Amino acid sequence: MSLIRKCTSTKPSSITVLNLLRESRCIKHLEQVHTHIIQKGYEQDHFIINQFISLCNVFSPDVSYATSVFEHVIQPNVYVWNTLIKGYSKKSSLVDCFVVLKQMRTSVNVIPDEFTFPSLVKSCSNVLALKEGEIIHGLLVRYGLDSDVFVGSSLIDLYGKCKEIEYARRVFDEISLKNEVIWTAMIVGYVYAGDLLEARKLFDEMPQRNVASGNAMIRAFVKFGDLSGAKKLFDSMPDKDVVSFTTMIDGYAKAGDMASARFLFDRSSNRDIISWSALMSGYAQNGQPNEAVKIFHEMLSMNVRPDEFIMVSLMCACSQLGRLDLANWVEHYMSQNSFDLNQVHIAAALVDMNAKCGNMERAKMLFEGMPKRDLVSYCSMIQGLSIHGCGSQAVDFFDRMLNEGLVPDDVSLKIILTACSRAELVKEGFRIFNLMTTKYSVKLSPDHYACVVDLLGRSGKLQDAYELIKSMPVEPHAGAWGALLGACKLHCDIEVGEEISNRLFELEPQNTGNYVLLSDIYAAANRWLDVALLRQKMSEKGLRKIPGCSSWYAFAALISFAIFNQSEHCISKKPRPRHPQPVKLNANRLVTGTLCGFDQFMNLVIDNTVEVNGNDKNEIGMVLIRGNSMVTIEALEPVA
DNA sequence: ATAGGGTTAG
Repeated sequence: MSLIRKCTSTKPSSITVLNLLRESRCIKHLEQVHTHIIQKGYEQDHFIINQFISLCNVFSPDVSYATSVFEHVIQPNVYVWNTLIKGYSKKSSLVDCFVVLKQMRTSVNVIPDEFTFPSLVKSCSNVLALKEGEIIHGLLVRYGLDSDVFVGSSLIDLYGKCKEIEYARRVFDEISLKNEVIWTAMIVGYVYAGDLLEARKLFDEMPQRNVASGNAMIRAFVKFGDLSGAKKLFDSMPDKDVVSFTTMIDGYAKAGDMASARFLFDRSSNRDIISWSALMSGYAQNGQPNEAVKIFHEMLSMNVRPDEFIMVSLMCACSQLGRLDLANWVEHYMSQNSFDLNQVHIAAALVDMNAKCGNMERAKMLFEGMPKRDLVSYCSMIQGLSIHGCGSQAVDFFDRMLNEGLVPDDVSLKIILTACSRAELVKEGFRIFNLMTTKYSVKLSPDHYACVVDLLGRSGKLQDAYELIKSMPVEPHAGAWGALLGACKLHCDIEVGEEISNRLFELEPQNTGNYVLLSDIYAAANRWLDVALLRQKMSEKGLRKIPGCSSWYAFAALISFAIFNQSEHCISKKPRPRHPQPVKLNANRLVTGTLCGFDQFMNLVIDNTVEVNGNDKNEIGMVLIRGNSMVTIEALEPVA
């Protein structure tokens, strides 16, 4: 820490101060050098002050320190001004930047030069401030600086990001001596404008390419879904850097091709945090949460420090796994490693993770503590409440969301309809459905209709559901019919059930689940002949009933729950009576409705009062894991 | 004499 003592063996001079500055690695060091500068009277030395402010821009979180030092300079030269402005561009608001620029322009003996503006234009482009950018462009023309390559590339970038491709092109054409950066910025501009052809044309016309231009073009191919074009270019590039690899990995991940993403990741010689992040988010977003967690551990074992992107991906994976133990560990890890839990993305992911892993109390607390609640966080809460059987609370949150002025989208509608249907809140479901179609004009998809069919079906309004499905303005998919068939099973309606089954057998002939549902309906009505006929039909088509194919941890949870309670019964071993009894309780709804406690629930299962079928086990398992953190699943091997 | 700037990745 004691920087001064280390370097003061030589005679104090400006060289010494510069050496001290060169050795500085943090604010603390700068403060020490600062006292030195004051003591030795270098406060008016432009060269030294410029270096000093430059380092403030690196180490200081805001512009306050740089500004206070700057204000002691009586006649700052253009270098010092430029460096100060760079700091403001990086760490302050656009308004403040303009204030400083104005001060610079009105001070005597200083004229802004080509170094003054690029960083300012960049901070405009960061926030898509087109108007402010145009003001600066005007100044650039007035000062005669608009044909400078540095100025030009920043302007092209700004106009490109703001989708003003014509302006960008005009700047591009005006620059007589174009370098690779100018070309690359223009290519990226066309990509923003959605014009892959023009981007490609420019790339082919470029007299000289470098890694960045190649990377930009890979990115363009990826963005327009041309993975093979991207790979071809990638393979042809003579110099590939981390960005090249990462862009390609990210491209594969976004296209859902995790095998190729992983292959490239393993082959890439130098990886950085973004390569890891691309891979992890790929696994998390393509429904492979276990792989994402594995990657995280691999990363830690290689001493790579995770950043907030990595943590968000990890939380996303955790949400899918519903593992409260992991969720708690992640939260603890983040607070131990001084992550800012109030950062929007982290806060949103935390709410989602806690909600989906069963800690609704924590989720609520985090949710209320958020500085701003957006659609996504509301959806996390609503979905969490829905999963845990708090349907009416979910509806309350939805209404609160609307009252806050947030405009619901198709995803939020799907979530709230599912919540209503689970909790049999038919009236509420329809109120929201109608509101969405009239007031908010949400675009309805077959999924939404499937939700409403499910809503009607579960509450016993089979005919209404049937009518709706027949009058849908969009083509109903198998999910909608399936929901209705499920409702037929629930309410033992043979007539409608048969009709729908036949439709489903045509729509998805390979789905044995539909046969099983119809078979269950016949069985419940003691129509064993029909059951037999159906079985025959299945085997004729070469279909076999696949017994409960839940994921292993659902089973593991059930078993470990039994072990935990020192119960000798293990429901997976307990035979259910072959002879059908009237359906008493539906396990899935019992659990999602949390009509009883877990102990009670297990007793009901063991007494066979509750029917547990293959699909239910999965959800029951999840709920058990969430409901009782003492049930650990890691101790168990996967159940085949 | 010196010093300050732009493009590509999650």
